[in-house]
Amino acid sequence: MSELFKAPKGTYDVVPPFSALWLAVKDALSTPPRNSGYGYIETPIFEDTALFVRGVGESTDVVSKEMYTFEDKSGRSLTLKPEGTAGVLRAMLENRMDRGALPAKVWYTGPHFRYEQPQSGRYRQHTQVGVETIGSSDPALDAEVIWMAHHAQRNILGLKNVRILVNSLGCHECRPKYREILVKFLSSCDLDDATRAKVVINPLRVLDDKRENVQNQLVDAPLMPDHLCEACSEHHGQVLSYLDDLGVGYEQAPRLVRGLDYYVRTTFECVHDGLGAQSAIGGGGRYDGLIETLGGPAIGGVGFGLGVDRTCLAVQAEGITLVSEAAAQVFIVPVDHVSMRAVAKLASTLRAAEINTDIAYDGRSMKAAMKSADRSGAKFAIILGEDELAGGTVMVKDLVAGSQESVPVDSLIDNLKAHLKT
RNA sequence: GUGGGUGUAGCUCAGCUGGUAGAGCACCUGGUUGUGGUCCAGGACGCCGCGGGUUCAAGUCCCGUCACUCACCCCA
Repeated sequence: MSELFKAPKGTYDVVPPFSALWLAVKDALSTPPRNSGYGYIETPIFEDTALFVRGVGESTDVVSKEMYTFEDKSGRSLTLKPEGTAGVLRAMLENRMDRGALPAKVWYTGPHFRYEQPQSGRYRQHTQVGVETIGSSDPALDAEVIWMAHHAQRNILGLKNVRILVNSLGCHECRPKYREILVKFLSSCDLDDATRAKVVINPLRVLDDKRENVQNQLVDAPLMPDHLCEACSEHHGQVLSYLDDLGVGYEQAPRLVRGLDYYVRTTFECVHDGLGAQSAIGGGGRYDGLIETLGGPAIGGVGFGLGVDRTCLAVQAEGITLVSEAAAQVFIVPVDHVSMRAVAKLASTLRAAEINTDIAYDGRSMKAAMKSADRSGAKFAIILGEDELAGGTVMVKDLVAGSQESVPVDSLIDNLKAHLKT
């Protein structure tokens, strides 16, 4: 016997019963966009490497050290998508969605890939539900995006320990000026080499360093919200008041910075307090300017990415059980091997009638088959043997009550549907 | 990429100071005629992560390696 294969490092399989939670979470996270005028979009799992280099930004860790890049047989450089926005915007532009009714709003779900050191809640392949919108700089849209995340997590999934952190990163006008002030401040701090390098590449990111000795030095650091230009300040204020109107509880987080370079103005992150270090279960923001960078018109956009994997962990951490359908509603038990053929046929009939039906296989004893029926979670067992075949009936047993009755095959579907409704 | 922890049956774990493996749960089969959930009795399942070393002898000690895990970093 040869050795078993394992899933590649940092990846895992979504298998029952966990997969039921997985599907429920994906469904919950995509419900608000589906109810808010967002169309579904699906883009390739890989793109030209240059798209991410230009879109996400060369200075980001994501691009500089975490991409799965490879050459195909013709020598093209391709990359497994490390994040969702660049690919979706590329598709929206390529399909001329920027020329139609604006804003154009889409939602998507799928896997993303980053070469990282695996950790709880951090994988090399992870799945997101995301939205992207292009063609509006209305602060109401920023708020709508944040509300959707909030509503899915808080109200649909019932998560309690989620906080929404909001910040404004300024624009191409005011951020460079602030950046200079910040660099000046940081250069007076005592930092290690890696952090010094970060000061040069992206000083803003030093602000959300978690280490205590770093944070202690940053107590008096200048913060972006205090240096916003008038337009940004106005925009930010409006976003916050929309959020108030929508009943979205949020915390202002002046040190919140995200690792993707394209964010401008509104930035937010949804953090869950029961997950350890990898606590961000979602995040997003505005990316005015990115569309131009990708060759499109000078229009703005906002979006989010919500982590399916981490949201599942959050749901589990809070001990929430999402209602999920039992694997089977009805389980058919053959009394002997002769009746197995009738069982298989009856199962197909019930399944075609949208009744979730399972059966016992391998000619096992009736006792074993009943045990399987019990474990399947089905409400009813149908017993089918010689007597029933002769009489054109089946025995329907209520597995909860323990009672059973003989039902004519002709009225079986109606009978089951009536009982399953309650 | 940098540090710490762990690695024994499908799962959760026990195995003291070295003497060639155990429990609970789960699984399968029975407890005579066509009936589950409880109970009882049996059964199957382990190259003790992998490789090397020390030793008469290693799951148990040492080294390496891989995987998992936690934290930094990064982010979903």
